[in-house]
Amino acid sequence: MENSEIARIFWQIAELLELKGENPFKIRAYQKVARNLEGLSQNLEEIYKKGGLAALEEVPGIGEAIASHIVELLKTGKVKKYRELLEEFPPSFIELMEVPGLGPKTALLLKKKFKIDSIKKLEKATAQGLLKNLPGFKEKKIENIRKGLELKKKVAGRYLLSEAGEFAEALISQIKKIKGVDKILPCGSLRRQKETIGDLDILVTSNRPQAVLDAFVKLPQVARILGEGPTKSSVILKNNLQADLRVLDPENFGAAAHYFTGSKLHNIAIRELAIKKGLKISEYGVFRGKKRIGGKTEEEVFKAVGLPYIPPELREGRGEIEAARAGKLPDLIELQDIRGDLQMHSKYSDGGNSIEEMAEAARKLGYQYIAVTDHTLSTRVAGGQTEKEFLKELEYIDKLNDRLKGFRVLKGVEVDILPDGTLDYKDAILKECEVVIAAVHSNFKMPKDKMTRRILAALKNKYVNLLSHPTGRLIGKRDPYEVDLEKIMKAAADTGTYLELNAHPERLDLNDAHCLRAKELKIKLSINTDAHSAGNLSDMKYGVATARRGWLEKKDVINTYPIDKLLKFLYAKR
DNA sequence: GCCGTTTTCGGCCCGACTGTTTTCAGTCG
Repeated sequence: MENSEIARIFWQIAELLELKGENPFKIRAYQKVARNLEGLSQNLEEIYKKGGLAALEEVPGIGEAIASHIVELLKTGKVKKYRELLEEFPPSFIELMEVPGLGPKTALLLKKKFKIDSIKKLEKATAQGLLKNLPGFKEKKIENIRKGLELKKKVAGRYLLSEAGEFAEALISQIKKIKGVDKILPCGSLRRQKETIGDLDILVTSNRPQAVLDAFVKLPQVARILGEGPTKSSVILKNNLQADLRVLDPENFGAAAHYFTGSKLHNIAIRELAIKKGLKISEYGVFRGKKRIGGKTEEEVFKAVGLPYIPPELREGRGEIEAARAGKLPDLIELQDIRGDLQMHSKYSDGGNSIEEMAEAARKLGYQYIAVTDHTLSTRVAGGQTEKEFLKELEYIDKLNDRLKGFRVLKGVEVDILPDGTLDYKDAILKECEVVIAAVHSNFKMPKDKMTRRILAALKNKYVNLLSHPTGRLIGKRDPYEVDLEKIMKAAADTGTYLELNAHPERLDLNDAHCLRAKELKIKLSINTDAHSAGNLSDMKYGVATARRGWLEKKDVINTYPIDKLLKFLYAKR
């Protein structure tokens, strides 16, 4: 069972407990563990298999009660406590709380007075004007519920990091033009570079906050104003993305940036540390009693609680605070560390540019090498070549390299792993390549053990030095295929095969938690764009962002190595 | 329900905005 499935159950338990009016700290305990699980690098089921109950209780946020729920779930597929809660409140009722602005108190009231236990019934009741009979319900409140219902239908979940980044850039360029704007910084999950973004959180410092906020809500991109105050406004943009603008005094920049960047889990942990030191941290600074003792920079905030600066990508409450305290923060990889790109396609298969054009574009990015890795026969829809056609491509690359000075095009291939685990090209062909990337491109819906065996077989081939997009997911479009990734990773470690972090913004595969696990298992990765045109080579930044979220350092990523060292690593398996 | 560089019991981050209220509850991040 995946951690995310277990996390979802705990999220739901938390919501149900909220409806019951349970102790808020108990509710938070469930929320906290759910969040923790989403970022956990190891699979809980594995942890339990290996170390039993005791090992489960080692996981942060898991105590006696939650551990027993997990064991029950793993053994029987059910959790009694969860089922009992669900009997009281059906799933359709929980959905009510997904309506923006509608929380547990309101939901409960609606159920009590009008037996409303689904969004459909709520829509009907609003249309019939029933709600005005409720105590504390006047025109505006009813109007807000109506708008919330509309909004829920419209807002289609989360945007890809790449999309949200572009929206943010456009919005920021507008905000910059507003008079009185001092500093401006996109915060929230965008600054933490999460793979998907739910809303834009933008921080501005200014001495004239009201003027800035007034101008902000009048920007042409704004479709609707959700809330307006003297320090903060929330709007829905025309692209249906929510944007929150917070405007604070310039001297609060650091504290505000820290607060607004999150994550929530990280912020809570930092603020708890502050309390232990007799301090208080908020977006307005660091305080000892009423005296403000810092907050102009983020460094000051961390320093106040005795920590070095923690990069935003690490602020997920995944042990970064403990690591910081122990002086063991990773020295995160940076985009400039990348020296080449080991997966891309040319006109020889389904790419849009010639090999020479790809090389030229890569050189402009400051790279020293690329590997061209066109498709093999089975992916005929993607221009996959026969072995004979492929050998001609290799000949061409040799000739091209004679011409290129100070740059190297590596001979590569993205070879299909067929359903039975064999590869699409013979070893005699693979042997001619410097980079052999194995990948699954078909029969995604195999049973887990079969898919695992299929990939394991490919890893055993001594010419395969890289496994591409190991889970096959497309964010928001296709779930990862069923595979025992832990086994795959261990086999990668044993056989000396490297794993890919595919930098395509829709893939980001391996993901951040997988990267962390790979690092624990001492497996090296390669961050590749899988570019199908020269322009796609710039997707590398999304791969590096994910690697940073996965705590990876320069030395963990083979395409940061100079060419000689890289080749040694690539040939180590043969 | 979790957790411990004060604690195995008594804590648990901090503040903004809205709507309906005359001081606050609900929701959100």
